[in-house]
Amino acid sequence: MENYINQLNDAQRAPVLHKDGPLIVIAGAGSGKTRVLTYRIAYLMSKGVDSFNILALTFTNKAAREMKARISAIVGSSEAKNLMMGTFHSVFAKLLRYDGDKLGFPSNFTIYDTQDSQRLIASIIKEMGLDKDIYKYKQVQNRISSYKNSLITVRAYFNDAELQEADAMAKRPRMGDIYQNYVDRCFKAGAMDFDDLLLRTNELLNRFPEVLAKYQDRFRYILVDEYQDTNHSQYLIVKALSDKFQNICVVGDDAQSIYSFRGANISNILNFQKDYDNVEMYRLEQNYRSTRNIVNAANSIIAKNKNQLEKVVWTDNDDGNAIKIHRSPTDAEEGRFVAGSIFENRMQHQMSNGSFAVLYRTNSQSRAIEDALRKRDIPYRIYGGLSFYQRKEIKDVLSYLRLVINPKDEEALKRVINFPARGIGQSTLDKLTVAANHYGRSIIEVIENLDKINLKINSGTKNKLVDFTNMIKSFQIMNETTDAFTLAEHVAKKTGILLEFKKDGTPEGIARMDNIEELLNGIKDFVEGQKEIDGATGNIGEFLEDVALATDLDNDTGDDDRVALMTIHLAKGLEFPYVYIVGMEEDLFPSGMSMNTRSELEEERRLFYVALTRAEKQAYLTYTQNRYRWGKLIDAEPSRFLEEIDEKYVENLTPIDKPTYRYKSLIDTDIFGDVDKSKLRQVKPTNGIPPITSKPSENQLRKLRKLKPELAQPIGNTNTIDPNLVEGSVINHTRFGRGRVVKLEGVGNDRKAEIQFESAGLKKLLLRFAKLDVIG
DNA sequence: ACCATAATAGTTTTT
DNA sequence: CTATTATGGT
Repeated sequence: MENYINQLNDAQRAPVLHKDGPLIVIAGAGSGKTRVLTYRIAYLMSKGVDSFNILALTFTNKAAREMKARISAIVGSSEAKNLMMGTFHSVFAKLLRYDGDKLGFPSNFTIYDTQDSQRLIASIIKEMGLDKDIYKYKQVQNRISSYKNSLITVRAYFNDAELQEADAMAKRPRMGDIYQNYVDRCFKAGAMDFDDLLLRTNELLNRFPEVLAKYQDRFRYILVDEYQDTNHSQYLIVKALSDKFQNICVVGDDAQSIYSFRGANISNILNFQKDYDNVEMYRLEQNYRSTRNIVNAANSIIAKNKNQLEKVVWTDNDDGNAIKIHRSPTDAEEGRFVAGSIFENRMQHQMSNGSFAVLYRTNSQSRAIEDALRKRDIPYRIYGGLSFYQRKEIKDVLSYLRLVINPKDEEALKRVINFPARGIGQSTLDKLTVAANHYGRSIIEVIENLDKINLKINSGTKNKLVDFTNMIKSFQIMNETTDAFTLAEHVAKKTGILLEFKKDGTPEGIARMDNIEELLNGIKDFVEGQKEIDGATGNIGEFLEDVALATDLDNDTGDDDRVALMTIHLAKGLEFPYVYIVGMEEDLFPSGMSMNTRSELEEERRLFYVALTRAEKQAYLTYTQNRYRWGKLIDAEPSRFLEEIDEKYVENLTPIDKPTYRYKSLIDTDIFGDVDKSKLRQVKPTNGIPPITSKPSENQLRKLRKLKPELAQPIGNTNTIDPNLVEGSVINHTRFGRGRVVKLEGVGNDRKAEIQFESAGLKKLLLRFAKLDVIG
């Protein structure tokens, strides 16, 4: 152990050797925080702390796996066996399988993914007879997720007049009822969504002091990585569990906080010292990862942010090359440049494919890059986006397996009850759903009691329903004696899914069959792997648990040598010798959705900081003049971030076009220039609920342009309405001169002012066009 | 109940 | 442009 400790620098060693009591480690990018966490855990164990008493919460399961392996190498694998380590979601899912029964959940509860949640919400909205254009299921799901992450239960929602008002103002007065129904339906289905895994853990710890005491006593040492990205719900769990022993160690970097859209609350890390007594703070400021050029360039960017902790990241590494900036005419050529550059660097510097990463802001940007890499025969791997487990055919097979484990799983049932087609249609399903809601039961229970209820379903259909449940039951019986692979293979054949795609015969059908094949192979590997783990059975339930919470990154074996393509968000915590950050354009990065307020823009800037600090040797920034978006070629402007890097560290491969673009102002107004109160409230650190914005969609605008072209001017051509403009304001108009506002009326693009001008008389002006200044 | 074709809405970021 | 949904005919 001493050997390992000696490998650390002074700054790293201090938090590793810190004994009991709370500590916070502010760790700059590339400063070795994973090492600190790893060695701290190993050190604790070498000092006699039982691994059973340690809880480490990491950002990905892969990180947890790797850390655990390194700890095992230091202290021995049997010592490290009982370490509880993983993401918040996977750790607390485990906990809820043990103790969730106290909340009425079976230990075999299903974990609904986002798609499941959205489908359920869509059907609830339909059942309630609400207008789906107003209650958009994705937005509703998003909002419910925000509530849960802020620990606003249904009851709390109905006690909060302000929240209800906000939803009513957004023309969604039934939000609360949808929320209520959604929670009920999940409960009846024995299902939890991602947010429930945290919310229900909180509920469990709050309502059952003996459970809290049990886990407080178990987790005497708690370590949290990426603390800047914890949300309120996670914060409270950590707070509760660490309350007794206060041996809490959090590690993070406020400059890398990039998940506020998911409820992450940066004040968790900023306020840590107030939350616990006698907090020791440590700083890791030496960067070991990147060249001095990259470190300094990154510093020059993040310095533009107002809200941050003081810290100086520095490095002893070589200067390295300048950051290279490249402009292309279109996104296809951007891809070509990246592929060509990777090709050259690979040759010139003898680098492997795995030394390169292409990072982008949105998943849809991957396509152009892929095309270019394929043409050059450069192997690549895309992370994120539509993951393997979300593909239709895979989800279908998994849905059957989910039903085996939990037949009440409504979303799984609805997916496969008529796939492959067996004559059970929408109207039958509707009848079953109505009955299920009426009796407060799951659909499968209704089917099992069909003879006791009078449901106007004809006997032929009834038989088909019974056949279906019998098939599921036969799988359940089989599951008691076989492993996951044997069962899954049987299910894929017996249900006719494989046949369905086989007889399809199209290339698409063949691809789907291959995917199912791949899934089965994956299950086989899983079963083999589980045999080595003590206590694991290789049962399908364990596989499903893994699948529900695994990310693309987690499944990366890294044994084939490929260029990595991923979003910047996914790249957090990773490093590559060569990094290409593509799409450095206004409206894309920073995202057009995130440049309305200062705090949004600052988060985009942190995102850029994260992207740049992934690079060890060389960073490229590329942008285009035109880019395909929705099948249309649109003009693009260079990102403001390009200008923000100190030019000392930059080399322009394609000089020189100074942007003439005037950046959108940062006033907190919505698209129509109205001051959006809910948005202002977001600034308050206690409230993680994002504002409701009702921007017209591209399509609504398209439609509007046809009907009333004068109302659908592009945003850039509209005036921002000065929030100081009220009735009684004195204004100066470019043409009519001084005047006083007599009356304001209309909303949005219709907003008009009646103005009494000193010389020009009374005029009614559309504020969208009026060129005036408020002067008093 | 099912299939084919037409319309239409949608792109931030994720556990 | 593409994925999802609406429609209309069998």
